[in-house]
Amino acid sequence: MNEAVLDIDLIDILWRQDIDLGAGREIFDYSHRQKEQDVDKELRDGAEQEDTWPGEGAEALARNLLVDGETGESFPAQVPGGEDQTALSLEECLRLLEATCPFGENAEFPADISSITEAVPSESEPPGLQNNLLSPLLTGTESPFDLEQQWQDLMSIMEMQAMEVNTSTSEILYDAPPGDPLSTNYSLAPNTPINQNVSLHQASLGGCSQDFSLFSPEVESLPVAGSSTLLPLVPSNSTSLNSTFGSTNLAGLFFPPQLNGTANDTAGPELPDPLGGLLDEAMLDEISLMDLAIEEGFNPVQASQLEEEFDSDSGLSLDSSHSPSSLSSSEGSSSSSSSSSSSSSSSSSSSASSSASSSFSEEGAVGYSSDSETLDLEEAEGAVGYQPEYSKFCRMSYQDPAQLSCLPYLEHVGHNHTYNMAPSALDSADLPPPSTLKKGSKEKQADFLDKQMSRDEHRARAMKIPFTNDKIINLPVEEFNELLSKYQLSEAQLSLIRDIRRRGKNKMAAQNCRKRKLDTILNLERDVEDLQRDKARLLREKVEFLRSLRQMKQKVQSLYQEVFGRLRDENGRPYSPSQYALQYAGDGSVLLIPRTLADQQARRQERKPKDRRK
DNA sequence: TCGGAATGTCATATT
DNA sequence: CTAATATGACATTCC
Repeated sequence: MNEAVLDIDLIDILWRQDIDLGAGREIFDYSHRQKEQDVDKELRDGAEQEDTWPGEGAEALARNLLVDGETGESFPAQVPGGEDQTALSLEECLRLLEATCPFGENAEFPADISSITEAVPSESEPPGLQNNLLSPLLTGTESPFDLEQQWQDLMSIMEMQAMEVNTSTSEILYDAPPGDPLSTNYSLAPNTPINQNVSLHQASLGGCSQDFSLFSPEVESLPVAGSSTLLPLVPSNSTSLNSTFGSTNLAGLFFPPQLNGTANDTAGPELPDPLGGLLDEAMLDEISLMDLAIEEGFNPVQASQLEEEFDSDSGLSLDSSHSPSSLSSSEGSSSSSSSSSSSSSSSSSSSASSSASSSFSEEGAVGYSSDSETLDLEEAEGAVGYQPEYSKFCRMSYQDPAQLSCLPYLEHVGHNHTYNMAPSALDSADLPPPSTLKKGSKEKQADFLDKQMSRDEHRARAMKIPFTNDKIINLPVEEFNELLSKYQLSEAQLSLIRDIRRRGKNKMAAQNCRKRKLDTILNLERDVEDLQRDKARLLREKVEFLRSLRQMKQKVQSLYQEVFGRLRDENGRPYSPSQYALQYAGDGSVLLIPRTLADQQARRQERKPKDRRK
C-alpha cells in the first residue's frame, strides 16, 4: 500500500485562501461547450421551461444532463498529472494553494467537511476512461431529471420574485451582477430579485462553470481502479470547514469539471451528492414557500420593506397584542385572557374598570338628582333622557372618569353610533362650548334627548321607574336590590327593571365583545404581517446560504484539484484520479486513498442519511 | 328604496 | 344555582 502522508491542511487552506475561481473555470470549463449547447436545447424543449436561459446556466444544466445520459464516455484529457511534469512537494503545493486560493470570502460559513471522498464514484466505469481528477470525488444522488427540475423550480421562483417586485431590498437580498445576461433575457432590471437569483445561477456558469456540477450527476461515475493504496495526507486543523459541511462528503462537492473534457464523460451510476441533496431540499422548500407567497399574494420584497418599516415595533406588536389594556374595563375580571392590543381606542379606557364605572354612575346619579322619585315627569324625562347618553358615553369609553367633562356635550354626538368612538375622537370633535349648548332652548334639547333615548329608557319612563336606567344597569347587585327595596314597585315595574338591567349589561357586553373581536382581528393582521416579514427574511437568508454554499463548493473543488494535481508518488509521477481520491478524515487529516475505498465509504455514508430520514 | 355599518336584543354558553 | 359575562344570530337604526 502506498501510504503517503500529505502535509496539507486542506481545511485550513480552504479557509484562509480564496481560490481564484476564474482560473478554475478556465481550467475545467472549456470542455463541453459544444455539447452543452446542444443539450441545452434539448433540455429546454423537453422541460418546457419558462423562457429558457440563454445563458451559460442553461448550458451547464444541459451539460449535466448530457453527462448523465451519456455514460461511459472518456474523460477530458485535462489531467493535472499530464501537464505537470515536475513533481511538487506537498509543501510546495500548499504554498501554491495559499497563494492562489484565498478562502476568506466565505468565512461566515463554517465548514464542516468530514470526508472528501466518502462518496464514491460509481464502480462501473473502466478506469481508463476516468481521467477526471474530480470524478472520483463526485458523488451525486440527483438524477438529471432532478437537476433539471430543480433549476426549473429555482428559475420559476426567481421569476416570481422578480414579478413581485422590486426595489431596494431586492438588491440587498441578491446582489446580481449588473450585466447579467439572464436578466436581460427576462427583460428585468439588473437588480431585480430575479436577476439576483439568476446571478446565482449564472455564477455557476460564468464565474465557474464547474459550479453547475454541484448539482450534476456526472460527477460521480468513476471507476475504481484499483490499488488499495492508502495515502494519508497530513492531518490538519481544519475544523472550520466541518461546521459548514457537516458530515457531508467532500467528494460530493466536486463536480466534473470541464476537465472531463471531452464531453460527456461519465456514465456510471450516479451517486448522490450530499450537498446536492441539501440544495435540492432547500430549493424545494423555497419553491413551496414561493408558492405560498403567490397564493397569499405575498411579496417577499415588500415584506422585507415592511420589516424595515416596522422593525422597531415588530416585537411590540406581537407582545403588545396580549396586553389587556384596551378591553380591561368591562373585562376587568377576564382581562387576562384578552388579546386586545394597544390599538388607538384602547388606552383611554384601560385604567377605568368596573369599579370606576360604578363610581361614575354614582356621579351621574348625583347630577341627575338622586331623589328622582320627587321629580315630575318632565324633569324625570329630561334627566332620564340625558342620563342615558351620559351612561352610554361612559360605557362607550369604558367609564373612564376622564371623559366626564365631555358628558354635557354629548347631545352633539348624533346617535348611538358614537359608542365606539374613541374618547380622543370625541374630545377632538368640534363640539360647541358647553355653556352655549346648555343655554340653548331646553325644549329643543329635550326633544333631541327624547329622540336619543333608548327604548328601555322610554319604557322606564312610561312605567315611571323612579330611578335612572344607568343605576339600574350599573349598580352592583347588592346596591341594586337595596334600591329596589326602597320603592314600592309593581311587578311590571320590577320586571321591566330587571329586563333593563339585563339588556343594559348585555349591551355593554356586546360592545365589549365587538371591540374585542376587532382587536383580535387587528392583532391577527399584525401577526400575519410579522410572519410575512419573517418569511421574507428567511427566504432571503436561504438564498444567501445557497449562494454561499455554492461558492464554498467551488472553492473546495478547486482546492481539491490543486492539491490532487500536485501530488506525486515515489516516482515523481502524478496519481491517477481514476485510481485515487482525497479524503478528509474526521480528525482533520487529508488522506489519499484508492478509489475503491472511497467508493465504499461513500456508499456507507449515503445509506446513513437515508436511514435517518426513514 | 337599498345596502352597509353600527348597535341593540335575545338566546345560550361560559365563568 | 345565581349573577355576570361572552358571543352568535338576528333586529333595528341610521346614513
